[in-house]
Amino acid sequence: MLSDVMEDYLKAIYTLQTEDGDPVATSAIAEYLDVTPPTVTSMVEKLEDRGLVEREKYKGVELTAEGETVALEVLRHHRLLEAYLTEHLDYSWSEVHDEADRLEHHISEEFERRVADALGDPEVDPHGDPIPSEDLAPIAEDDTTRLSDHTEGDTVVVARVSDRDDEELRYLSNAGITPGTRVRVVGVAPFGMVTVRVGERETPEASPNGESQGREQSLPESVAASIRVRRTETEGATPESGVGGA
Amino acid sequence: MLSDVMEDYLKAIYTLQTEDGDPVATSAIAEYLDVTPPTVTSMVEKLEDRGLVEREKYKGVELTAEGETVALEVLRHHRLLEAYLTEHLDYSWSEVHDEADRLEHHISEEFERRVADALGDPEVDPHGDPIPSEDLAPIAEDDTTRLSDHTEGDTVVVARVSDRDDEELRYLSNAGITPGTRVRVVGVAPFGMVTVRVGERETPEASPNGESQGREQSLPESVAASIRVRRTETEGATPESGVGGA
DNA sequence: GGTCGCATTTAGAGCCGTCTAAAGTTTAAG
DNA sequence: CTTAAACTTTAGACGGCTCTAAATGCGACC
Repeated sequence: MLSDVMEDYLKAIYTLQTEDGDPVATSAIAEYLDVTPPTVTSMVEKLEDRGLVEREKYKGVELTAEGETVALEVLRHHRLLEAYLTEHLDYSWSEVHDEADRLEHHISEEFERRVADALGDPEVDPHGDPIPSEDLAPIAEDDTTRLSDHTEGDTVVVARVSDRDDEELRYLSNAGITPGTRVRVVGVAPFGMVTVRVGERETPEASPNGESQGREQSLPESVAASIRVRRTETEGATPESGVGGA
Repeated sequence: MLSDVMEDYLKAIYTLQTEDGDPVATSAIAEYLDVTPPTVTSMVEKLEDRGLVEREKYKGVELTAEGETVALEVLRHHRLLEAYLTEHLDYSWSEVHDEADRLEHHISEEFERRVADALGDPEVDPHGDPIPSEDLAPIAEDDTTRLSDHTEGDTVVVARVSDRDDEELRYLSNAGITPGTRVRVVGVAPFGMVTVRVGERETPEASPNGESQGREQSLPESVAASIRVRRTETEGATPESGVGGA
């Protein structure tokens, strides 16, 4: 009964909200979905009428529990599709997002279940993003930090990369930086440019990144900020606190 | 650039047109798509503006070459999806149609190609319907006849069944009547009710219909008319001529 | 060959999602 | 504390797809 478009708004609000906990601004949604702010205002009113969001005029919008469930359902579809396309239809890591973005609104519960079965109920998609469980329970807070918040000497394992930018994904893929890759920060230049030495993957499995092994890679701040990492068990690698931000 | 809805109209016109060669009536499209006739008139005007159909007021509508290509593209998507869902996602024969009807409008060329690859470029879908080739060349006339046009004693092989009615499909599936099944007409009752003896499948492969083997099945006229059959090489089984019809 | 019934089209309306232009609110800067 | 800048909402419009009600055309039957 919800339109594709409504689902997109809920997904956008979910994504923007979980990034920083605050109510989501009209303009942020507009930018994320590439529409004008008045369009967002009118859509958000409809979502409010349906009890999917709560809103305070001029302040921002938040999902209700029901709205969040819808967002999680769509997200589950999206990420299962990404995983399926990668594993069973030979899509590469970076091609998968747009296809999933279209299909996520049109698959049945049946399809969702069969895809999940075929994959063995995975917990993360190929970009390392967690796949909401079948019961659509809220996703637990994650324990990752931004690569850009680390300093020289830290050794970390890549946990997640953003799935929204094809070009960035191709670049990282080329550089051998994928979820599971161990990297060591060898330098932080002004403006947040981070240089890392690419190590071997923790779980070597499918795609070995042989030729990138040991190479040094410099990453612009924006890219380093969208890479979420987890510290290795062997070394302390806690980032300085309070460096987060937009 | 075409909307889902436009694609549905083109597909409907294609289907209705190839059933009897004549221009397609507004009311036929309306019934097929479950909308009102005025809706069809206005949509058909838009399709005409785009050069996808030709139309004579109060007479009917036909696809242009371009319109037919679009219809074939959508049909290719639909039938590849039906085949894929059946072969790789464990869907049953009768569940597949609705899922394909939704997804057909939203898959990329990429997806189409990868699915076709995974299937090995099949020529027919699970219902026996021909899958348009990648170049979308018009589909050759088929050499099948309606089961309902045959008479007592004819032995034929099921070539295609309609994919539009779940219930009918489940019924036939239960009766062991699927594409490839050999049947012998043992009686034709008044009002076209046909009774057949179900034989073994020509290509035994995947789903054997063991328990239905040799059973007799009576099929109402409407069902027998939607089953397309091909005569066996061993016996003459040409239907009476000129019995075709809506 | 007229007339009646059915098919089709025209007319007018509504909802959805979007836009631009204008008006209103909030907030930060002076 | 005033005011300007930035953000948000209101107002009004449009194209897409659908509907109902009314007008029109076609064809068949007497």
